[in-house]
Amino acid sequence: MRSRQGVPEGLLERLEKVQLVLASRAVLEDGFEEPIELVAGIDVAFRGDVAYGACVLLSYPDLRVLEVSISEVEVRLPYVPGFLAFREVPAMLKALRGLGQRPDVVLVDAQGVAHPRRCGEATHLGVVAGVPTVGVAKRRLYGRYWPEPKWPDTWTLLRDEKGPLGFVYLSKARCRPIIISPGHMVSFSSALEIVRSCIRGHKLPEPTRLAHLKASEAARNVKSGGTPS
DNA sequence: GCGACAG
DNA sequence: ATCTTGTCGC
Repeated sequence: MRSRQGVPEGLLERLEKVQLVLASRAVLEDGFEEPIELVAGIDVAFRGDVAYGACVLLSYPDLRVLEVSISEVEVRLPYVPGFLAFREVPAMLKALRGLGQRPDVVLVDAQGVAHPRRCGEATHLGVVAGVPTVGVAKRRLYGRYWPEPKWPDTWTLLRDEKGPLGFVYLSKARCRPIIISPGHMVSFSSALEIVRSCIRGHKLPEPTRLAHLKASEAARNVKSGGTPS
């Protein structure tokens, strides 16, 4: 029996319960080392059924690349909206463990608490790894907001009937806004300020932007099938 | 039944 | 996410 994209019947219901437990353990107050000196960006790319995680460590606030850690893991579940973490977190944990130093905060290419059960991938990773995280997504998954931020470096609060979820932030002119939300051990205001201070002329903050490039590069340069030049 | 739907 | 070339603009 299959409920969605080859996911065994009943599994999603069990995973929802796991998310509720993780969400209950998430801390939405600043718990990171201050001043912040090390920031990391993390993302995952795919090639068939293999996930390539990339974690880039940078100095803060100057944002110099200090380390790059790449991981390779077999994918277990397909992508199902609302359950992305169960598909990507294994690769992220492995890449994070590959760093020689512990980042003070990690920017994740996904949602933090801006999730139906307040447990987006950034929150999930933060609680499981016990590390401060912030979610930085290119698109909205959950929540409503108004109005649409129109000027660069302006934002609108993202929320639902229960309360605040994050911010819809316009990081660059002529671009779609990005969705910023606390993951774990980071307050709403700090999540916004940390991401704002990591913007360097691009739509995405440097940590996440570089992690995306490194993950894609890793997935593309596989010895058995990488395109030679 | 018709959208919405992180990566 | 991934499949993919060129092209317009700063």
